[in-house]
Parts: sequence; structure tokens; C-alpha cells
Amino acid sequence: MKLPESFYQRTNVVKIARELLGKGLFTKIGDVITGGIIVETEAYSWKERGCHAFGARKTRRNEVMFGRGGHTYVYLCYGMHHLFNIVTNGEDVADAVLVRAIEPVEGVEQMMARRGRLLNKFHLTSGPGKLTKALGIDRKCNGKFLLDNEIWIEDMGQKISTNKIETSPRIGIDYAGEDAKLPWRFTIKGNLWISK
DNA sequence: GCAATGATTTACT
DNA sequence: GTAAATCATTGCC
Repeated sequence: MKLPESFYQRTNVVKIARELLGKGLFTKIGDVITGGIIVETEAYSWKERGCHAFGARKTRRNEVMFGRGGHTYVYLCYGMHHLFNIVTNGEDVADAVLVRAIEPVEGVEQMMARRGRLLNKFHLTSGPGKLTKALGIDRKCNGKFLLDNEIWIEDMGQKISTNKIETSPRIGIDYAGEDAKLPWRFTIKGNLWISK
């Protein structure tokens, strides 16, 4: 069952990031469905420097973050990796959740083929750039609605208890100064697909 | 118009 | 452990 629009449109992006753990992320591209369980997320808000929309600075790249919650924000980093975000909150509030890692469930063969067959399965989706490649997400997927049938999030009926959730500072945003220390990264304790 | 750079991954010294 | 790959977006000229 897909998560309802109202899930994304709540105002607390940190809480949404935590609740997304254990949910299923799926894509259907060229009639092939691939996806898995979300095991690692990070929250971003326009109120802090780590976010592209810091200070409510609206540009063509990040404008989708200013839309209503429930859309995707896909962006190319380091010239070769796509990063997948989920827009949250209401119109004109630029908050988003970065999905950093999933545990493969659906279409594993297809994901291996996309990533190249030389890898062991723990490297398949254990990082933000890797999971987008495995799921076939690229910048053409920017701005998709999560209740359509190309990219969506499902409630897997799986509940992650609070003591299974680990919080830590976000990764790769040293330039954000003090904001880089915010404990806005969430992982499922002990899961093997979490990025290092 | 143009140069600088990043929410990363991979391979190599 | 460190460096190269590689390009859309950004911000300044």
C-alpha cells in the first residue's frame, strides 16, 4: 500500500525521515519493477546550510523542493551520481529527505544488471549514488509524484521500533559548518546495506 | 559567457 | 589512504 500524500505533507521533516525507515521504495521503469526497504535516510531543511534550498533560495534545480510534499527531487552530484530525495512539507517550504540506502527486495537481477555483475550484493544499493543507479533513477525522474506508478513508497507493514533506529550526523556536508553536526541521519541498527 | 565546485564512487599507490 | 572521474548548476564577470 502506498503512503498517502498526507504522510509527506506534515511539517516535521526529521520525524518523516525517521518514519521512512522500514518503508519500501519502488520504481517501475520500462515495465520492470525494482525496489527495496529503506534502511538509511537524512533530513534536510531550508533552515540549515546543508540544504540546497538554504535561506529559501529558489533556483531552477531546487524549485521542486518548494512544491508540496510527496514529490521526488533527483539531482546530479559530482558529475556522475544521482541522489534521490523525497520532498516534504507544504508549498513554499523547502524540506526534503535524502534516501541514502535500501535493502534490495524486488527485481534484484535487474539491479545487478544495471550496476554491473562484478559486485557482491551488499554493494548493490548501500549508498545514495548506488541505489539510484540500481533503481534506474536519473534526472529525468525529478519532480515525479510519489502516488503515480513510476516511483513510489509503500508501507510494508513493517514496524521499526525506536531502539532499532540509530541517529548520527549527516555525511559529506562539511562545508555546512555547525549545521553539519545536526543528528539528522537515521539508520536501522545492524542492517548490512547501510553506507559506511 | 565562463570558471568553480559538489548530499559520491571506484580504483590505485 | 588518496586521487581521479566528470558535468549540471551556480554565481560572478
